[in-house]
This record gives sequence, structure tokens and C-alpha cells, in this order.
Amino acid sequence: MHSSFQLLDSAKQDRIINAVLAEFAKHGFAKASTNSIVAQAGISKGLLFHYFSNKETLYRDIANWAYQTLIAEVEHGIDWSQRDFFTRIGQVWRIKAKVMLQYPYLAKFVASVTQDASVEAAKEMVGRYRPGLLKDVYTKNIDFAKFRSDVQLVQVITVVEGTMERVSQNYISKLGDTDAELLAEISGEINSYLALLQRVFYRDDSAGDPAEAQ
Amino acid sequence: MHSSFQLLDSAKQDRIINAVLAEFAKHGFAKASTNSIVAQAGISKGLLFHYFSNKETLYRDIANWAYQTLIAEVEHGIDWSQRDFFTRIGQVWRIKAKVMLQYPYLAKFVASVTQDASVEAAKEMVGRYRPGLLKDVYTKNIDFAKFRSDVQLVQVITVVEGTMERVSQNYISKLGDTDAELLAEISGEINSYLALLQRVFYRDDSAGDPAEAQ
Amino acid sequence: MHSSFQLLDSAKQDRIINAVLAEFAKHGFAKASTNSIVAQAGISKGLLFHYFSNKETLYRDIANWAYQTLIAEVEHGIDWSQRDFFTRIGQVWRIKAKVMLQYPYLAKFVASVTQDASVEAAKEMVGRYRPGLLKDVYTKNIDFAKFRSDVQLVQVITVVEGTMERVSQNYISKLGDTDAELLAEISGEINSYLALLQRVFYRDDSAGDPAEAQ
Amino acid sequence: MHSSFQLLDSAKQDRIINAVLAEFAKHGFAKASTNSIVAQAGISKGLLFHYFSNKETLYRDIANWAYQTLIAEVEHGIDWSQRDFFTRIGQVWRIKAKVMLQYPYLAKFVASVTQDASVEAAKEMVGRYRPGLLKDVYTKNIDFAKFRSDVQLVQVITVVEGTMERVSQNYISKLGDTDAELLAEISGEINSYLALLQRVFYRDDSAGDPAEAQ
DNA sequence: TATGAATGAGCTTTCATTCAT
DNA sequence: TATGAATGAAAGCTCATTCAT
Repeated sequence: MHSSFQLLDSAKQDRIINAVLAEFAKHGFAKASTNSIVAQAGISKGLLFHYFSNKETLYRDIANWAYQTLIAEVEHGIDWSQRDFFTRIGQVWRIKAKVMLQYPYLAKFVASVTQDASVEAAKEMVGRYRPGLLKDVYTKNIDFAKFRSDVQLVQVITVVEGTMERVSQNYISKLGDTDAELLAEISGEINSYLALLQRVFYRDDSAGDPAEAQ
Repeated sequence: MHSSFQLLDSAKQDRIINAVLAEFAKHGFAKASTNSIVAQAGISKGLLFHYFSNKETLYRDIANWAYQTLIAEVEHGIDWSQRDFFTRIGQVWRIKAKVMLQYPYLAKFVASVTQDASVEAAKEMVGRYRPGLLKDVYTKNIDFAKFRSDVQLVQVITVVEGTMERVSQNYISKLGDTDAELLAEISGEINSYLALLQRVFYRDDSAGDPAEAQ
Repeated sequence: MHSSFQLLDSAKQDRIINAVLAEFAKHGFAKASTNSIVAQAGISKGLLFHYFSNKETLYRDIANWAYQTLIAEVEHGIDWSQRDFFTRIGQVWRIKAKVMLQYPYLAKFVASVTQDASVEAAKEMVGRYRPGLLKDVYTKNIDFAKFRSDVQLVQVITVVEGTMERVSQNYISKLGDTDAELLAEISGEINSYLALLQRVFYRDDSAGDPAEAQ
Repeated sequence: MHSSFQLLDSAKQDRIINAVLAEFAKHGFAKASTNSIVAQAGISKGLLFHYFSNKETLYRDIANWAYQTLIAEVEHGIDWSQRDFFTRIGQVWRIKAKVMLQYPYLAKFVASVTQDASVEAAKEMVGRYRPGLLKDVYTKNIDFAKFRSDVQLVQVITVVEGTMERVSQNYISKLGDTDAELLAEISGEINSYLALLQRVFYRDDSAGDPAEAQ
């Protein structure tokens, strides 16, 4: 990314970023058209390649920006004093939902990055950010005593992440220009799953409902 | 798919099918090259388009064939007298593993279908077959009394599927030409997750270990 | 060059070859346009790249063809029984002139190959063909006794080649679509230079005028 | 060239001129990049086009400057009292060699001008300066009585120039950043050719060796 | 049934040139 | 005098698809 891109007035920056996010999210790397991007962003072909030297760099840079934006929002938005694991997960999800409202295609783009078979850069991104993305979030100041003694944290995380991804996937493909109503609906289902998982993974004597604590 | 494709001698059919599976699995829909497919299959360009009228039809038809082949194997291979839910899931996974050994790129192709951002047909496939794929499998002759009374079957299925997909994904990208050793490793991890889920979802008095029952 | 190019009916082959020769001769490698070539040859863009995989290969292959064609004509057209050095040189030049009449831009193209700063392939061609091009021609069955004893053959060749190139250059840039009259004019000047060089390099007692011997 | 270019402090002028010479010499007109030139010269894109209105004008103006510089050096450096033709030629060549040492890419650029197929301006330059370049040099105060009576001066000049260009060409492509040792080697060969030509073109009774007279 | 030469719209990328500042 | 963001035509090249044989 050419350094001067950061100096653009942010309206233009956002027009470009949103055009890129939407195009890659909708069509994947290979079928995304730089022609469409510049048309959607209202800039010339030359300018796009002035800022991003080629299509792959463009993808990589925007993916970096997207992950960093997401991470920054999550880290900033979490209430670290909350010690309940499932409440924490619920918070993370709610932050993601908020970002989705603000940047309509960011979520779909990030999801597509993990699913794009046709670009090397995608795997690199996933490898770089996925682990860091939610590392502290799962552990920092969490009260592990609530868990049943016969389950391991790493397994719980796998189950929780797998479940939430599966639940989100049922909706995410419907998310075009984001829709607050739909997000509320997902939130409801996400919460019901968090409640289920809490019920089965926590000791019987661990009181509290994540819904209350939010 | 042109009807006469079925009448080809099966060796040629298989050469074509395998060429298609490998190309789409390796490169995704958008970057897959019909040139490479015909070269790999040893047929002419005209012939491919004689049987499959265009690239998208080709993708759709082969995806249909792949899912149907998979479903047939699963339905035929299951021991329907086994009433334990997690044992049943374990059987399904072992059948899948067997098929993967036999058709090297079929598994990777099916996985790629759910991950290909660049083709409309993919979502259609997933939507059509995923539910049917394991419908009976999750319910037919299953002993539901073993489950805790405060969980619903549909939620358990979501959790189990999400978890297994997440676990498989860590390995599936490594699967090139399939490798029996790697499959054994995945099997081990899958079983440990099935044991976990059984432990937390079943009533405390439901005896038995899925590993024993296989 | 794709093998099937040779199998094309020769009219089409020639249309393509002439289009390529003219475009490269007129504009040099870098500014030559493959668009113009296909337009001039009356074929599609795809077809050009079906036969020649890229612009550089196209240049290299046509240059090879041009040099080989030239060499074949020279080797076939020479009267090897003629033992006089300058008569031999005169013959070579007359053969070249004949070829120029038949393939209008071949000469200009070959000349441009030695003068094109913007393509690596050019130097390679010159290095490969220049030495071989006229090797035998300068020596085979030549009567060296005619030369003054105080000059070396290698020096004479350098002087003769340099001189003839210089003389030709004055005309060659004017050669568009070849012009028989112009060729006759060059022939006259070439002959006067051959006569001069013969006079100064041969012993005084070497009788004969190259003009007679032709 | 905008008139104010001359008013720039000469360090900046030289930085620009050298950047232009190097870029054109290395890549030829067509592939030379104005971007590279401004980067190398450390000026902005706008400024280059302020002084030279377009790429072709830039080429023409710099070529003019180069030829004029060369001519001035030659005219100033010659010992006009020397009446021997071949000694004069030898002097000219030695002056050229000196300039090459001082302005590394000037020689390569001037050579490339006569070899660049992709720019109309090149031929114009060659046509304009080549004759003038050495006009007086070949004739002023030369002792023509030394020549054989059966050769004409114009022919001798053609032969000498063609020969020297041919000899130089074998070396010139090796000249990157100029190398004194290589120049000495060329000098040796040039002198041996001058000796040869003197021997054959002069009357037998014209004494003297150009090497002595230098 | 089978071929593969032929197509041409579409792609990404480059680059001389302009112009508001 | 000096900048460099912005332009857009044109470049080389790809590839799914057609069709005469």
C-alpha cells in the first residue's frame, strides 16, 4: 500500500475500502474485477494501482486492515473484569455484530478470506491473525473453576468456535447490505447456544446466566 | 450432463471425473482451467463441452455426483442397529475416511465446494445436500433417552457438526493424495471429541464409550 | 512456435509472417503492437498467442525463420566454382537483393534485429547467426593468392562488411515496400565499392574485374 | 527544452542529463521510463515535463546536446596542423575515447541513437549530425597527394567509417560504466586497421606510420 | 463421437501526460 | 518553480466456448 493512501481524506479512503471489501466478498479473489472496484469507488484504474501495486497486494493489504480493525475493536470493546467464559464469548460476538453494522462487507470479506481457495495470501492472513485474534479473549481473567473438571479448555474452545461459526454461516450468506433486524436474530440464536454450552460444560453448581451479565 | 456420458466405458468416465475433481479441488472454480482438465483426462476440448455444456454445469454435475456417491456410501455402510448417537457419528466419519482413501480428490473437492467463494453453484450444492446427507443418520433408531433432558437434538447436531468440521479443517488442507497415516491421526482426534461431547451431553447414568461400541 | 503453425496453408502462414515482419521492422520490438499484427494478418488475438506463446517468442521465432531463410537462399544461390573473392561477395549481395524483392520487409526486419536496443532476443540472434551466415562464403574455394601479401583475410572481411553495411544503410531506411529501381541503384554503388576494394587489396598483377565475372 | 533549463544550477542540470542519458542508453527510447528518470534525477514528474514537453522532445533535446557536446570536443581537441589523413582519424577517435571516460553513458547513448528502431527522432539526429560531425575533420588541411590516384575521398571515408564502426561495435556493447582498459584495447585494434587502410590506400612512396605521428 | 483451430471479450497492469495546488 | 495525485488509452495475454470437419 502506497504511504499516501493514509493521507487521503477519509471519505475517499472509505469509498475505496468498501468497494474493495464488497467486490472480494462477493466474488472471491480470482473473479473479483479491479474494473468493478474502480467503477464502484469512482476512481480511475491508474489510481488504484498507484496505491496498491497489484491485485494480490490489494487483497493482502485490505485483509490486513480488516483483521487489524476487527482486533482493535474487540480488544477495545471487551469488559475484561467479566470473569465468566461464556459471557466473554457473548461480548466478543456482540462487538463483531456492531462492526458489521458499520462496515457492511467487512464481516463477509473476513469470512471469505478463510474460504478462498484461489489465493495464497488468504492462507497467510488466516495463519497470521486467527491465533492472535482471540487468544487473550479466551483466557485473560477467566474463571476456569466453573468448568467441569473432565474437560480441557482447548477442547471447549474448539467446540465453541466450531459451533458459532456453523451458526453464523447459516446467516452470513444472507448478509448483503447489513440488516440490523437480521443481526438481532442471529444474536438470539448465538445466545441460546452459549447458554447450552454453558449448561453442559460448567459444573452444576456454577450459578449465573450469561444473558444476565451482559 | 449429456445423457450419453453414462454410456462411456467406466475407465474413461473415471479419468474424466478424476481430472475434474483434482482440478477444482486444487484451484477452486474460478481458477480451474478446462484446458488442464482435458489435458489431464486425455480428451479433446470439444468433447468435454459435448458432455457438459459449460464450466458451471460441469461443476454442478460433478458436485452432484460427488455428494450422491458420498451419501450412497454412508447409507450403505452404516450399522443401523447401533442405537448410540455418538457411535453412529463415529461410524459416519469412518465411512467418509474410507471413501477418501479410494477417491483421492473427492474429499478435498467436497470440502472446497463449501469454501469456494467464486461460484453460485457451490452454495446451492451445500444447501441441497448437507441437510439430507445425514438426516436419517442422526435420528433413525437412535436412543434419545441417553441425552440430558435440557438439550435439544437440533442443537446437539449443530454443535457436533461444527466441532467436527473445525477439527477436520485443521487436517484437510494437508490432504493431497490421501495418506492413510494422516487419516488415522484425524480419527484419533475425532474420537476424543466425540467422547467429550458424549460426556457432557449424555445423562450421568448413560454408560458406555463410543470407542468400545465400534 | 506451436508445431501446427507449419501445417497452416502457406497463404495464411505468409500473411502472418509478413504482418509480423512489417510490424517489427517498422516499430522495433518494444513498440510493435500485437494488436496491429493480428489486424494486419486478419486473424484473432487468441490465434496469434496460440501459435506463439508470447511477444518475445514471436520475435525470436520469426527472427530464426528470417535468418534461416536468408542463409538457405545464400547457400543455394552461390556459384562455388567462382574463385574470386570480390565476385563472390557480389554474388552474395545480389542474392540478398532478390530475397528482398520477394519478402518486402524481411531485409528491413533483419537489419532492425541488429539495431534493436530493447530486446534481449535480438543480441542472441545476431550472435548465433552472424558468424555462421557467411563463413564458408568468404573462404570456400577462394583464390587467396590474389591478395597483397601484407593484408590479413580477417581484416579484409571486416573492412568489406563494414563498408557494405554502411553503403546499404544509406538506402535501407528508404526501403518500404521494396522497389526494384532502388535495388538497382544500390547494386551500382555496391559494385563500385567492390571494385575499389579489389583494386587496393589485390596484387597489381591480379587481372579481372568482378563486374565481368558475374 | 524550456529556456529556463539552462539557468538551473549546473549540478542539477547534470543530474537530470545523466539520468536521461543512462535511462535511454540502457533501455532504448520506447522502454525508457520517465518515472525512472525523475526518480534517478531526484526531481518531480511535473518538473521534467515543465522543461521538456514530452518524451520525444526530451529525447531529441538530449540527443542534440550530446552531439553538440561531442562535436565541440572534437573540434576543439584536434591538431589541425597534422596533414596526414589517417593520423587525423586516429586523433578523432582518441578524443571520443576521452569523452567516453568523462561522461559514462554519453557514448552508449549516442551509439544507441543510431540503433534505436522505435523512435523517429533518432534517424533525424543521425541524418543531421553525422555528416557535419566530421566534415572538416576529413578534409581541412589534409594532404591528399598521399592517396593513390585511382581512389576517391568520399569512398575512402565510407570505407574508413564503416570499418571503424564495425570494429567499435564489437566492443561498444560491453561498455557499461566505462572502462579505461577496454578503451585501450579498442584503441589498439583501431590503430591496426588505420595502418592497414593507410597501407592500401596511400601511394607506395607515402612514408610514415600514423602511430608515429600521434 | 471426437477433434482442435479459432474466437474475442475480458483481464491486470503500465505509463506518458495533465493540472490543481 | 515545483509537486505528485490522478487520468485513461493501450498494452500483452487468457480462456471458456464454438463449429467445421
